[in-house]
Amino acid sequence: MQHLQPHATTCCKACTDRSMRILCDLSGQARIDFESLGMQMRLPKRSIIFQEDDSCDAATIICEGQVKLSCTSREGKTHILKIALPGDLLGLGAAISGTRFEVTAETIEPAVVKKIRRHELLAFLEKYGQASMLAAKALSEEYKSAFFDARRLALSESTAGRLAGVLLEWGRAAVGCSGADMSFTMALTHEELANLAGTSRETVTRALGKFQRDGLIEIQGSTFRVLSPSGLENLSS
Amino acid sequence: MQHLQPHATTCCKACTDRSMRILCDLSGQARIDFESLGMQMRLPKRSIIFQEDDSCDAATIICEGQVKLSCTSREGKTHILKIALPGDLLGLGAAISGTRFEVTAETIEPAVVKKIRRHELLAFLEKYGQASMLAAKALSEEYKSAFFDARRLALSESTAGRLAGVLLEWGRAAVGCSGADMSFTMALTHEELANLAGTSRETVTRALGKFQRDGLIEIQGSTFRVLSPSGLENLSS
DNA sequence: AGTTTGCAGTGACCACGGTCACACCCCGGT
DNA sequence: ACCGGGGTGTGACCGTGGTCACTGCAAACT
Repeated sequence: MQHLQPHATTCCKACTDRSMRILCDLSGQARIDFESLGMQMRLPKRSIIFQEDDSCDAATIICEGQVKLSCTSREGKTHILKIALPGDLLGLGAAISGTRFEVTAETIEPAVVKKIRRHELLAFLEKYGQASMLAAKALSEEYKSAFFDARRLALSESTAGRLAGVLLEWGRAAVGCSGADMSFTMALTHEELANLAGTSRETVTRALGKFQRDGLIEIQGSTFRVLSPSGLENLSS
Repeated sequence: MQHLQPHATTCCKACTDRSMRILCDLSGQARIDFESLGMQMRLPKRSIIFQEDDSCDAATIICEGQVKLSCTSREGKTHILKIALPGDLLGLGAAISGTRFEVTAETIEPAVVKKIRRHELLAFLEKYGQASMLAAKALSEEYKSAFFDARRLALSESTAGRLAGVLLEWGRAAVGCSGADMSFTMALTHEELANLAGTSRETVTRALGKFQRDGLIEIQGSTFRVLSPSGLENLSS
């Protein structure tokens, strides 16, 4: 839960309600209207918000808790794209272009989300031009995150390198929001980390072991701390 | 050049000027205004439209020719995300969110493009709410293409599978626009195909050889034809 | 208590594919 | 005609990392 904010924005710390990151630039009536949209709900761990290939009837904002975005191949192999955090807006692309979801969203801790029905969202965007621009910005963030995902998979030499990249990213995110030390609590199993880094469970175990032995990271229970960012950086190449 | 249209839209064939795919839904004055934007230019093969980490001063529409979108790691390894085709709008995300380009765009054949300065584009989007929505749609396409890229890299068993996925995609694109046979002209070298599929040049050569021997594809000079879509499909898993 | 279930750690094995080393071919230049 | 260079085809080698098969370990249930 204190694992935080990947792409920090200026408003991040200031906003008491983190569900409104996208809104920080909305003004006046638009903001008021937006807040009246949608309905908030509280979800237990492991609940599916939406699924790959479902048709999109609503976008959802994460208010609290982490959400795993993944997709699955016919053979049952699954790939985790990213862990979405409070403030992220899921399914925006599908809602806007009226297509099906490409990914499955599942909570990995108890979470609070706000669902906004597609037609309400569209009507809102229709009404406020500035909001459309913000939506476009949000989409371009979504794009970048997919892009960096692909880039990490494609451009790192070793599998350990990809893992290092993921840890580094999270360490940096932690700095952006909480204390100055790059530590965060890991809500994923080794298996899930493997799916995220495109490798196998065993390799993750071994790599994490090696990272510790090499003094790159420190693990105590489920809290990770990055000791040598530059070391990880080198590996992730 | 007759290699065509990846995500076909209804307007694709009807538009005489393919540079306006994004505009097909624009109406009246907005459309007229848009056409007056930007400036068209003709580029030789191998010219760089923009580069990774350049700050974005303009988005560009491809009117003719294929454009390679790639990114490079510190070690000099390069990954090709996709081959952009006439009708694609490049750098939209960077233009809207005011960030740097994540990729390098380079023509692989003589091309005609239209550059639209960033502030003109923003002013236009500001003025026409509907256009912002279309921009958002275009961005969501961009997102999907990055997503499928990552998905292909992550979820296919073999390297041959990834290559099969790429060929299949292009074969399907060809059907969408030209004749009913899945044939297209390959403008990439094996080396480039390797960078696209995340493998090595030699492996591409061998895989293509095997695909032919297995009757999955047919290669004559630089024209490829997909004979067994289902066969490729199985491999790409 | 005991049992079950899910996650983490570790060794052994071996295949896929990256790398290096060639030979060949086509085309363009001088 | 000669060369040179870029692209392609192919063999041999061997390291990374996926897979399998276990063993611990801790929390959850009965």
